[in-house]
Amino acid sequence: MTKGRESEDLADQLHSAAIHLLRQLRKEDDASGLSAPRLSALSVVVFGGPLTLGELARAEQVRPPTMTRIVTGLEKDGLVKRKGDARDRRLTHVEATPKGHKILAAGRARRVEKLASAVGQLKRKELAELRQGVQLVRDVVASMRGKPA
Amino acid sequence: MTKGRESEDLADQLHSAAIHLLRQLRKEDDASGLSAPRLSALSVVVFGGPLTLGELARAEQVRPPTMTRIVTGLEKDGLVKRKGDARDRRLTHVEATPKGHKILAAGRARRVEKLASAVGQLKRKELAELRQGVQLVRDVVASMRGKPA
DNA sequence: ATATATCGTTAGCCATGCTAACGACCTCCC
DNA sequence: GGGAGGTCGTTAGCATGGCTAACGATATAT
Repeated sequence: MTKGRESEDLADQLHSAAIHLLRQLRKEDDASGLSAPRLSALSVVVFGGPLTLGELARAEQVRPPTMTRIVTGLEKDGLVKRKGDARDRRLTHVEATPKGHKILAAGRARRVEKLASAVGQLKRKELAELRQGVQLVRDVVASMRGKPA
Repeated sequence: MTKGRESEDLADQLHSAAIHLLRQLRKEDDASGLSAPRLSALSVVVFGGPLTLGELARAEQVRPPTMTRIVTGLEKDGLVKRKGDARDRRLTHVEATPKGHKILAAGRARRVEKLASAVGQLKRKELAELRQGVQLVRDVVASMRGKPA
């Protein structure tokens, strides 16, 4: 098999595997009671610290009006809080509440637990091989980023 | 490092790698002019052959009314066709048109081209390791499917 | 023949994505 | 000081996609 042909084949399988993996894991996220966009935004706020609404929109690759609504929803659920900026009063900072931290931690626990329990069934040798594979995927993704289509 | 701890760690990295991989690839799909749900449904129809609307809904993990609308959209674009069933007239079969096949093939080409070119930069040895890793991911996903949360 | 089950559609709800337009605010420059 | 123009977040309005409930047509079982 030529290297090019092999790469195509592998690319296809990698793509498919990623889709199916995330499809399974998304089911866990449903248990949080939060939609995917809200969960993702909350995650950024929790791990990235307080951000302005615009920064959050860029991080989530979404337009400001969309983020306004997502944040409004999260705020209504008591998971984040808006805070004004004293120096530049156009800005709105978004920070997670304790409840937001808790919800996110629980969701991550569910997700990782399910995946980790499946991963944990592998033999030690396979675990090492998988780790190597994941590292390669990360390299591949990094090499794709920022490139023209 | 204990095996359990290692599994959790690896699960987290695998999850993250999958998310970032798909985020990059989705940009290619935008070029098809089709939304993600339509593209995905079309893919199932093209590769899975003619299906009834209900089968398609189940394959896409979506309710029938949702699939009705997706198929209606695809049909309006001339990518699929509805066909009645002579024996059971409640059924609606959905099949891809030649145009549907073409569009999908072009999209897959764009996506695979980008991913394959990144994958193709790996050394032969790494390619084999990645292939092994992908297989392990498939096993892991398979072992998760159908399990309680 | 009648009751029951299945299939796809319609109607109507909510969330999420967008662009356009706006008010409030900051900054720069005269 | 006072505009002119830029930036930030919001509002308004549109399209798509997810759902449940309800329905008509058809098939199947009793």
